[in-house]
Amino acid sequence: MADRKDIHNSDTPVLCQSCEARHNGMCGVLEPTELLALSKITRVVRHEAGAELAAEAQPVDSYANVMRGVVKLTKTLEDGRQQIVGLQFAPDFLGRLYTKESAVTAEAASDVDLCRVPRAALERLMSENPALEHRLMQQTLRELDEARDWMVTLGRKTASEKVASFLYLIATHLDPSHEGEAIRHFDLPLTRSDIADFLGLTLETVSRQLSRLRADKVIAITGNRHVDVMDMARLKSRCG
Amino acid sequence: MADRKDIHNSDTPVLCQSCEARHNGMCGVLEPTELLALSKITRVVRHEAGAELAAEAQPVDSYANVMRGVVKLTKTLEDGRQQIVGLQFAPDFLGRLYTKESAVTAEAASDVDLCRVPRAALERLMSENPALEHRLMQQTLRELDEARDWMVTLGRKTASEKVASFLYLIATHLDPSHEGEAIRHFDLPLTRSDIADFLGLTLETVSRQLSRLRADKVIAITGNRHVDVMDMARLKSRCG
DNA sequence: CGTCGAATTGACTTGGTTCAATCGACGTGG
DNA sequence: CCACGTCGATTGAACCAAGTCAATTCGACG
Repeated sequence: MADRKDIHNSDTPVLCQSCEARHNGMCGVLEPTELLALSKITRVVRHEAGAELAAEAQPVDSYANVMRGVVKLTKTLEDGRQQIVGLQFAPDFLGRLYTKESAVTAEAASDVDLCRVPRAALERLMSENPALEHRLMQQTLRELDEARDWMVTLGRKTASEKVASFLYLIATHLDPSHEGEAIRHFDLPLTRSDIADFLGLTLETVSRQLSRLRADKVIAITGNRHVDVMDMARLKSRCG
Repeated sequence: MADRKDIHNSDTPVLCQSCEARHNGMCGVLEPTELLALSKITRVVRHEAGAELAAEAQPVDSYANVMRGVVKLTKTLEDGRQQIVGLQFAPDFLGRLYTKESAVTAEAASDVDLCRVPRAALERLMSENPALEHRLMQQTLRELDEARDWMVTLGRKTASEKVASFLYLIATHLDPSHEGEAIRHFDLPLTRSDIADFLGLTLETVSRQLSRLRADKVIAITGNRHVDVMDMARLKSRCG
């Protein structure tokens, strides 16, 4: 992890000092006094992989920031067909502002640490502090951009382009610090079945395409989950 | 069009008095004095079907409100494959806030009237008036919800479910006033090829599925563009 | 070493694409 | 007023990418 200038101001709550969201997430816009007030009502919660954090059409009484791990947002048709409609990484904000009912199911894809904020408290803070709403607006717009990018993948790419696009997305999101390097490696935060739900494919097709990428020496796979991308440029060229 | 209470305040600019956006769009949150100031720098522009309003990766120097017609937002892969990633109806706001470059191409799907606002002017107004940003936040969140709904359609529905979902979407968006009625009729704002780009299908498949819906008496089609939905409930049941 | 869930691989089927022919509405010019 | 060209839509037939069903294999863990 790269060095980062931090004032380690005595006003900054201990819990927040090492937090991703403190720097790049929504808390970055808060004044020390606001941060202190906020930190008194937040709670860091650990969830293990598979835990359901919010259910479709169910009320949610808190928002959260992802501090560690990956959260998947899914939607399900009556007959059980499922689609992942978003992935949230640290330090993303989690929750649908201004609506009690979640339109999606949120589930921990890996072990996850969340920093939870009561719904009413955040909304009050937001109404007092336009900069906070502005920051969340920025994230919402980014999520909309990402959703639209993904619609192209879902609607117009072939299975092999979809799998390549997924690997490329994970490689660039999981560890942004190695930006520009040709070789990357990471552990997949999703099972084959989850990847299939993300890509609108079956798990068999995902598996076959991963095998093909491995046979073509674009990636190496060790122990099911660990992926080495041999050449990011070559991976990108397969994204369609 | 249903009756609507309006104060017809003399402070309300003439141009705005009959405008959709004045009531349900972003202008609804403005004070009469702000609206007056804004109306001095807006320009109503008419575009005919097919006109390109903004291009992918090209700078845009104004935002706009859709006053009449339908605008399609598209993304294109290098090899020409295209996907529609959003449709904007009156009184939607048009434009990507805070980023000069549009990430999508905006094109008039039908003849369109836009109310254009210079970029800098709107951003200044927004920074002075948090209620305005709040309102645009609401629309952005709604668009994100819609994009995620559509991801399920693109990723997990069959061709016939996709076409039914599209007709259902258009029927409910084009004329919200007939909400709850079993029979609806409207003119499709898109060609078969556009519909295919929206659904991630080919135009032939769209045509075949429309023919099937007609054969099954779910819809009637007259003159290529006009559609009568015989029973909204039956249409909905085919949406998967 | 055995068990269990996840992943891979193979054989077969199929929904949707591709390529191609035809239709129909509309506008233009002879 | 009708013949012709254009453009969008429809329909048919052949093909193929991805899905389905089923059998192993792999890897983690007790």
